[in-house]
Amino acid sequence: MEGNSGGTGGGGGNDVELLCKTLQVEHKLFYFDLKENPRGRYLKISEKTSATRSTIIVPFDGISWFLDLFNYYVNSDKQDVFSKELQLDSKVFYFDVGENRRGRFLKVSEASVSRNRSTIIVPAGSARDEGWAAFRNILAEINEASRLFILPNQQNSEASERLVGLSDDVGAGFISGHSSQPTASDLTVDRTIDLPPPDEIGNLGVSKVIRADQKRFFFDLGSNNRGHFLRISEVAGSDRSSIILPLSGLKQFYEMVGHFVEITKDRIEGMAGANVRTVDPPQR
DNA sequence: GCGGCGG
Repeated sequence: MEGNSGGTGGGGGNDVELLCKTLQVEHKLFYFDLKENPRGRYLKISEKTSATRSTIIVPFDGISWFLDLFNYYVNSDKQDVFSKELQLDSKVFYFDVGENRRGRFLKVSEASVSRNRSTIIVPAGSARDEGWAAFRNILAEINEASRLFILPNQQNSEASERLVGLSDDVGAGFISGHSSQPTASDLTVDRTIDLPPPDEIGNLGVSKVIRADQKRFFFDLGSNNRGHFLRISEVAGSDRSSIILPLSGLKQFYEMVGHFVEITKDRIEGMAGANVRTVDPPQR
């Protein structure tokens, strides 16, 4: 969404969008785009006002840290919030609370060696920091939804079993803020927020199963550093073998299957629905 | 229909 400047190198214009969300806080629009390219995944967060746009790029593993930090700013009393720094890969993100006659705000700025520093400013909102809370909720949704995508080193799992607790054990750490008061342990406490129902989940069609004769075939939507794919696994007993179908080839695959359905129609219709049926994906 | 930031 929100059309990328178009094709110029390094702008991420060709990156695959996994998930997009928008949030309006007061008169600002925030765009959250979970994206992927051959180097990995990242969350692009853009702040757009009528005249300006600025963007920060959060590495995938940093999303849960952002979630923790926003929880910290939402849940702390205003007199005891401190600035925070978050180091991720080669970037440092600075979190600072400010206040002016428009109200309180959280300034999140990204400093990296290569690019200029870029900053987004999130209004706290009028009451109960609801601007920050809404921002936090979006981060939580993205953090949840991103579990639906299979990661590269999850070779032989049924997606819905293993996709829990992925991004909690990131290798990043906090640097204590300017005032160096609270540390990471403060921030990992408040996990018990009431989240809005993650609406995407379950609608993405990941992890479907069909049964044919004695065999089961699992269809799992996945993703690795090469891009998106559909994994079709044949499971019989404890054996599994899979084919990995890049999404770019899915239409051809579909048409090819359709071709064979067409030329074998007589025989298929002869046993229509008898022992080929779709079933619901395994729970949890 | 706001406005912060940093240069």
